[in-house]
Amino acid sequence: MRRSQLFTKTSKTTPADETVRNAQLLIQAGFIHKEMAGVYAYLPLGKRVLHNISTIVREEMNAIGGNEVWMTVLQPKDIWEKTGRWDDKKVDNWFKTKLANGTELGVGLTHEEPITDMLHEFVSSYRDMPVYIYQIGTKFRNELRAKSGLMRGREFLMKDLYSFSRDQKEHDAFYEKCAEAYMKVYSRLGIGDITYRTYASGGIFSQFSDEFQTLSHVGEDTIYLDETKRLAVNKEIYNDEILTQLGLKKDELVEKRAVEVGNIFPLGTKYADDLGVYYTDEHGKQQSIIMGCYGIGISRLMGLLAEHFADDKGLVWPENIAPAKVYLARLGEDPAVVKQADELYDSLMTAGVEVLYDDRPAVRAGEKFADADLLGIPYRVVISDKTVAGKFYELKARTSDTAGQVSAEELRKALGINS
RNA sequence: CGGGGUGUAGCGCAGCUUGGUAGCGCGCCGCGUUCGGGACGCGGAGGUCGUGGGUUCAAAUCCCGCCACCCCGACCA
Repeated sequence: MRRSQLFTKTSKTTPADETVRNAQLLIQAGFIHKEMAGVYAYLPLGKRVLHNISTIVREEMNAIGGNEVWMTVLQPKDIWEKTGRWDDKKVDNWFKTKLANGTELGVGLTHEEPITDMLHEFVSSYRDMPVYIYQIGTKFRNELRAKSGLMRGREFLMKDLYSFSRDQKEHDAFYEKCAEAYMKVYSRLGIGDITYRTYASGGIFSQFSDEFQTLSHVGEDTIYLDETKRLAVNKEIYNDEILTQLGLKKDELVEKRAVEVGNIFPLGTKYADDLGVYYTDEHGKQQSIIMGCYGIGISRLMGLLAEHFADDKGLVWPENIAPAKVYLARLGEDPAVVKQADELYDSLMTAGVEVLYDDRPAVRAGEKFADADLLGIPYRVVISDKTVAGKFYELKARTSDTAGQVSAEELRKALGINS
């Protein structure tokens, strides 16, 4: 993308109404726009980051047999009444609305009910199972207090997968498989080493659920961590009895702040039973369906990653989630410089390397360099009269303080282009 | 929802205590000089001072209500 065609701008100052680093940086760099508290729009560069995170999550969900769907935001009341979750006393963060004729509707905060209910249409035999359905979509939750930028919003992007298994064994196997897939996701996002599977409260369906907690000073959760076992316990269930049950020793645990970047729950047979969805087994007998649900907050991850991958100059995206791989800074309007920069832009884009091409005239070098740093693009390539005259390219990694002179071939190699 | 704080030009802020014709920096527009780490000079545009009411000859400034935003807490299938 050419910078001259990008409508967003960077700012020299951080917004006054954000105190958390992730929101400050993402707004300053023009990745997101704050619509209201806890509600953010994603601008071109931010949307790319969100897309790149989604792609990684999607690939891992597909790898374990997930079927991607796109469910609706508007929800009929009746299915939620069947499971007892329409009641505001039971679920207090609903957004609800009404049709013109007065019919009440819910605005989707999660999708167990609609996805399960939909299976009336498709599941009746053991041959139809197991079923793994997921979506990546917007969730709405009327949080009492939005905070920490993208970390706790009222409207946010989430991946939610639901499993429908024939028996406990099948469920347990998938549950573990999904937990492993989650760790793969976090590893690919570059936070695998600071993300821990964490025992947390299981609600009414099981004693525990499993959270995935990433260590961060902006975390809302406190966890107790066993570094060697790479396991943790959420403070909400932390007591002697639980520790004994889990085989964890108090003196081997350290207290840490962490961000919940995923949460998986066994749901038992409740939802399918309440909604009357069953299957017939090999012997012709009607059986209950065992469910699990598996969530990853995509937009929250973006906030966490922005918080984590940053320095005093701005964002420092890992290559696989950066909005572009190369920031091509063209210095000057000399025809030879323009020609070479245009050609490099075309050839890199053709080779599948995403380039943010700073072709803006009348913008000085310092500003372009500062922007390249603020936006956190992994590589910066400079084309100027100097590089044209010297027949080299200037290459600098975002994580490095010094730029090097490289040949065309070395440049392609450094950017991972096989030629 | 309880406690605390903040709303003044696109952004960041001063002015408010002690009422008297709204200012600074950045950004933006024009001209010129610059041109490898956010340049400089000259000229210019841009504001119902969050909002509604009240007090007053006069309100950004004082009083009351409301709205929004931030932080702490509570809450977070």
